[in-house]
Amino acid sequence: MTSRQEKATATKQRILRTALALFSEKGFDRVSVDEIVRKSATSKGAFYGHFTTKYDIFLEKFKEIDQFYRDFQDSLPEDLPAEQKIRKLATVQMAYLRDELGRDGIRALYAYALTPSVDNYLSDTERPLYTILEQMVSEGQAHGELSPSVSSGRLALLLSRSMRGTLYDWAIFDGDFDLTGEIDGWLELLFSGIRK
Amino acid sequence: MTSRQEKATATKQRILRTALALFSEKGFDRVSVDEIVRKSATSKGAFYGHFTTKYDIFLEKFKEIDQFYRDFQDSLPEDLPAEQKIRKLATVQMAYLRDELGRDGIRALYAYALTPSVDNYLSDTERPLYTILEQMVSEGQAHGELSPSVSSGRLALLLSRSMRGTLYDWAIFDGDFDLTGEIDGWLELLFSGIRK
DNA sequence: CAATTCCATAGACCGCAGTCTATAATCTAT
DNA sequence: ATAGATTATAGACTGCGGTCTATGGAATTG
Repeated sequence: MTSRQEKATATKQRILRTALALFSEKGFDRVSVDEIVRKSATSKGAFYGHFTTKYDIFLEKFKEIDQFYRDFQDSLPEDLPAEQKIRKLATVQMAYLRDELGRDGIRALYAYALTPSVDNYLSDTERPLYTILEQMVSEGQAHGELSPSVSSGRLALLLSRSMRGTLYDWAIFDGDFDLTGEIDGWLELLFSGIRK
Repeated sequence: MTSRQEKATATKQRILRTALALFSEKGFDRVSVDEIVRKSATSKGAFYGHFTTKYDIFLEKFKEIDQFYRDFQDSLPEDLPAEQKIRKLATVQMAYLRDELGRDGIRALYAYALTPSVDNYLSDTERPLYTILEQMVSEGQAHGELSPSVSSGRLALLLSRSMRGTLYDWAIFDGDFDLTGEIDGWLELLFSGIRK
């Protein structure tokens, strides 16, 4: 690595760290790029040389979640029924997002995903979340625990949609909203069905 | 009404009509307030005197949907099973939103609802959508068609969350996405449950 | 080592949503 | 009718995310 590259990555790290510190201190949309640039003693040019948007920085953090999913999968007992695996994944995920990103973070992320012509992370079906979910579902189907009426891929997608829906509601509803309780109650219904 | 008030409402109508025309022509976020103001021969002052935000204008249109829900309810045969009423409501709603607001419109609306400290329309549980859904659910429960394990209010909320989740996904996933098909397939699963 | 190319960074600049202030037209009170 | 209060509107202005251009110092080439 040449000295120029070294300086560049140092700059990038300084911006990243400053930005994440400010985000967690004041909340994503109460921090401006100008402030990040000022506090990290860099410039707009440097900022946008290293990151494509302000949200991009935020995604760096969000992507840690992928590692979290993988760790979670490894820690899970093999022989658990699929339903319990899925429900556990969902509640643990919600707790993680609540504590790591917070309502503001989720708001920012979900708003950014709605920006037209941005290939957003949420809809990337290559994410570990999808593959892990799909694996759990197809195991469950193979063992006769889960309905085989829809494909595992589709069911995984619908489960992830449930999570997005719940997180979205958490973001837009003020007041009390117990994220882990909501997703668990929700999955309970989805597993048993609401028809009597 | 004094002549001053008459002029004011005329201005408001001019802005509203101009804005809605531009939105449907170019899409919500390709129209600036400056352009609306220019094309309607008014001013920023007039605009923000009559509307609190650019999205506010958009809500005017969205609120027509309330009337749509009421009309729909009136047109529905009394004796239909609750499940069918709910599924019909969901598919008809999706078709309406798809055709009247479009992906761009939904994107704008859902992004706006995420703005902090805005009491957004989506989370207003007084909306006709909620009351109609709740009515259908409690009818279904009374007739022994639907599970009584959760209250009608809560089940109505969860059904509306399903709709939001589906609409959100429609907004963020590019490419083909059959909104009415998605919601119906989804409700099918929710009614019967995914456990085997 | 000199000449040339390259590229990370600085910061002026743009278009946007939304705010603030001044003003002119209308309304009210006497 | 006139003085004074009110208010709808015009448009300059702010703060924001993001773009564009210029530049100085490091890399490359001979």
